[in-house]
Amino acid sequence: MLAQTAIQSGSFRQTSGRSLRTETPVRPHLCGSTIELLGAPMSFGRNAEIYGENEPADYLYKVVSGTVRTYKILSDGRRQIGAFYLPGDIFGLEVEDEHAFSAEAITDVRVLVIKRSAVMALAARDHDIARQLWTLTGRELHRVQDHILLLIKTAQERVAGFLLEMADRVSGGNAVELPMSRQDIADYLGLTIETVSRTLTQLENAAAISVPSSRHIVLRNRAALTRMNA
Amino acid sequence: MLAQTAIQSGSFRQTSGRSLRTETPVRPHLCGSTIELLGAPMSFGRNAEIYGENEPADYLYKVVSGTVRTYKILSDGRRQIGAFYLPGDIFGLEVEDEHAFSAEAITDVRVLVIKRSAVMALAARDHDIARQLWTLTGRELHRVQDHILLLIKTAQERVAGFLLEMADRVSGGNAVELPMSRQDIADYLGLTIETVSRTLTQLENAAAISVPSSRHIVLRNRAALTRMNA
DNA sequence: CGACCATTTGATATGGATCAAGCGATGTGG
DNA sequence: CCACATCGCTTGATCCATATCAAATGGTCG
Repeated sequence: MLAQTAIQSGSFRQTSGRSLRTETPVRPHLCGSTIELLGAPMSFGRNAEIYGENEPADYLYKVVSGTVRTYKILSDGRRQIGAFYLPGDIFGLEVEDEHAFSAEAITDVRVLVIKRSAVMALAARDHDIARQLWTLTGRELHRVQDHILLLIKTAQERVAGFLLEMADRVSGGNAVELPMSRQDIADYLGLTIETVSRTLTQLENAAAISVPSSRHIVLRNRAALTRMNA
Repeated sequence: MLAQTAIQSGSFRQTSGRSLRTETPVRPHLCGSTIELLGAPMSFGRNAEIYGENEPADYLYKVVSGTVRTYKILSDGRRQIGAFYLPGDIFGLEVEDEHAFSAEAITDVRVLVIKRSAVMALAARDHDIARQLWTLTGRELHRVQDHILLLIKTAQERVAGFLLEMADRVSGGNAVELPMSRQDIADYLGLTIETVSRTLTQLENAAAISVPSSRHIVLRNRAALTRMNA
């Protein structure tokens, strides 16, 4: 049998009070700018569910602050995390009418909630919007394809790859502030917490990283990490 | 270290003579009908490369007969098969400008080759076409997401899941004619040939399937297979 | 301070990989 | 038509990476 995931039974308080204060305009990514205008700001507390698997996908979301995880639970309790979404990322966009994964706030999270029907209406008239939707789905596809490649690698390769990915995305140079727990990382990488922890220790001993505190990791030797990323 | 994939060194003759004979009209799936009109029939011999990873994605393809695999090779030679494409399936459709995977004919294959620029031009004027492209990408995304779930399961679950999937797709009732080798299956499931072979034997001993010949498998107990699919 | 998590570390078990034969099929040349 | 290579697959023996089980450590909050 494989990893039995302990679903954290944290506080599931949902501070869903739709705050009315104006959001600071987020840099107009390739995605967005127009789409964002449709968004209503909303907040979720740590571990709050944003939507569940198989629920109607009436909304999509853009992360303003905080981190979101999407995941599926297998019948026997194993959890697979599909992705982590950081500020600027869009999630919950579906082509079909239901969400394929569940989504939860990892930290306190602020998002823009965007009505799908509104976007679709826009897309029906504006080709550029339609193109953006397709591009977003395509980008997601690429991400998932890369994730598959991760899952056939050794533990060391997975962890090294994960750190490099996170370093690129949070762009704090070589210092990475991890918003997610070891359990989250493990469920993303298809490993156990123990293996993730041990692998980090190995990488530290190999002088590839340092771990001043468990959520704070410094890449000391990117070349080495890249090399073992295979 | 993980599985070292022996890339079969088969005959790579490429019977790419663009046959001019009219194709029998394929049932107008959700995808296609209009798109297909743009297609030029083309054939590839067993193991012929259809396109390579990172090549410009100037064409997409619809399988008329035979089976296609897409794959990536990791630096150390490990191969991951991304998907198998059967008659009726469309592959090689990219949102970006390059192919993310390589594609090869598993058997002798006939495809319709469709110029991407032509489809894009159509899509620019016809919303329905644009919608179809998006839908195709979305469907592919779902497929890859399911593939991820496969990869975190036990060998038995992976093989059972694979058999059920194939049975659904080739729709020969409970009799499945596998077009691909054990190595292909292994590289799709993230296992070794030996493990795939042993697992099939187990399933046979458990009376879940029978294997009259190595490429021909009969599902004897779908319920059992579904149950162990987790 | 003490309870509670999250994380690390240690000891052991095990599923699947690896290494190595054996076994049919299929095909080829004598 | 048969001996014999070749290829794809199966089976067996052993090994090892990662899971599992268990305990210690450390940070956080009341």
